[in-house]
Amino acid sequence: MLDMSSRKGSLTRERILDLAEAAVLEKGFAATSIDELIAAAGITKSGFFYHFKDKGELAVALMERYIAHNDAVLADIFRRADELNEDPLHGFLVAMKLFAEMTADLPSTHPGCLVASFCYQDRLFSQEVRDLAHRGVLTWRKLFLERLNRVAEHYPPKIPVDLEALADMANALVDGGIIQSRVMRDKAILPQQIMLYRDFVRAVFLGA
Amino acid sequence: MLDMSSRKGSLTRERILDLAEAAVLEKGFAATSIDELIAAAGITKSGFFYHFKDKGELAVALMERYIAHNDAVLADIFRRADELNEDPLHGFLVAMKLFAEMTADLPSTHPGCLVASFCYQDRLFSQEVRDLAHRGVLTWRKLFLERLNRVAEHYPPKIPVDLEALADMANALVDGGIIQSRVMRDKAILPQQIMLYRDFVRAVFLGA
DNA sequence: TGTACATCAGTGAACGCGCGTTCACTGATGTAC
DNA sequence: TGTACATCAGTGAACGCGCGTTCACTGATGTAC
Repeated sequence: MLDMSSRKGSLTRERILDLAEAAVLEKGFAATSIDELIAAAGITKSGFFYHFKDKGELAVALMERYIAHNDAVLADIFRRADELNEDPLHGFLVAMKLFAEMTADLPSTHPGCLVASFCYQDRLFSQEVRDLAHRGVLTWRKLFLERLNRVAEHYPPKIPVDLEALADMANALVDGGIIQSRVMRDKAILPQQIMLYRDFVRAVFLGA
Repeated sequence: MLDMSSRKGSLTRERILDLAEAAVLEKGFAATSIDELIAAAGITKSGFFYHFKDKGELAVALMERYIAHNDAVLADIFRRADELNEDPLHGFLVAMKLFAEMTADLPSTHPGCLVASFCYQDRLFSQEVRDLAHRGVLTWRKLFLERLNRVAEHYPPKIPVDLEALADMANALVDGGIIQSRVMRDKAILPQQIMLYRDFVRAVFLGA
């Protein structure tokens, strides 16, 4: 259990982060003003600077929280898939199905990926933030690669592919699918792309 | 031949757009100031406002130019592939190879996709800009879908997939691949992902 | 249990800088007659 | 060929607003003895 009484877990602080994340995904970090956040949160500017020493620290907190949340969601999906399945390939395919369903169940289009958003505003952020994003993507790669390696042990690939690239493909398709969904205003695109990824992984290990 | 003496094709104007595009892809639109652009372009602020009535018009011009350039690049790749090939499937596969090689030959990581950048700063832009991005993505979808439909006529798919989704996958993987390349500081990721897309399309129509 | 002090979670007012925008103006080139 | 006018591609100075940041302060709660 997390210590919710610590400064990092303060309710007001979490509220600011919620509002900031939503605003950043819609307008970008530079265009998200502290004024608008405190107006929405119902505190004063000094209240904001009590929680974050400057705007840069808000960026760090946003990225930290986003990465942690993302990792937890992914771990949960794989855990649930593993409960339903012994076989590594079918476990992987079930996980992708669960993932696609999860994104399809969102009320509107996916709110967006903070890593993608920040990567297009790179120069605004400290090295710390860039390293967090880097580690976040690396975690995804490792998690998928580990699974794919286990699959490959049981199912020798029918299509010769670099498994690390195949691992990266998941993340790339999610980020790309979110962008397509947003630009086309069609929330179905993201889950569709995840299911296509699933089709490809199946073909790699089981053949067409 | 374009009329280079018209206002739209003015050299100074093009120079501003070049500088703005590079800056926007690094820091986002809101954080790209007119001051910095005119300093780099060597003109005064009034000179900028001679070419663009306000900052919003700069956004429109950037997106128009980017979409047109992108369409031209894609058309050129398919044209070159068609010259080398009669068969629609092999023409498509050659085109993807050319595309991957093109991104691999860039001196550093891909500078970025303006559509992706703008989609994460959506609220900053007019409906006109959003519509341009929408039409840009639609053009890619139609271009790929047309090609895939022609392939499917000769090669009945071995893996049952929605061809429109398969068309969208190309764009999604490019956008996602660019993000991965940037965040991981590894320019090899983007061409790798394009080649994986190529592998998938081949498997869909030829089997594993 | 009472008192002293420390920490938490903020308030309120002020500051200066950079931003996008406006306006009156200008020298060089192009066009009409 | 000369003159009048229009357009092109800007200049220079000013303006006001919003932004992130700072600083001195405060009431409520927690802790030590």
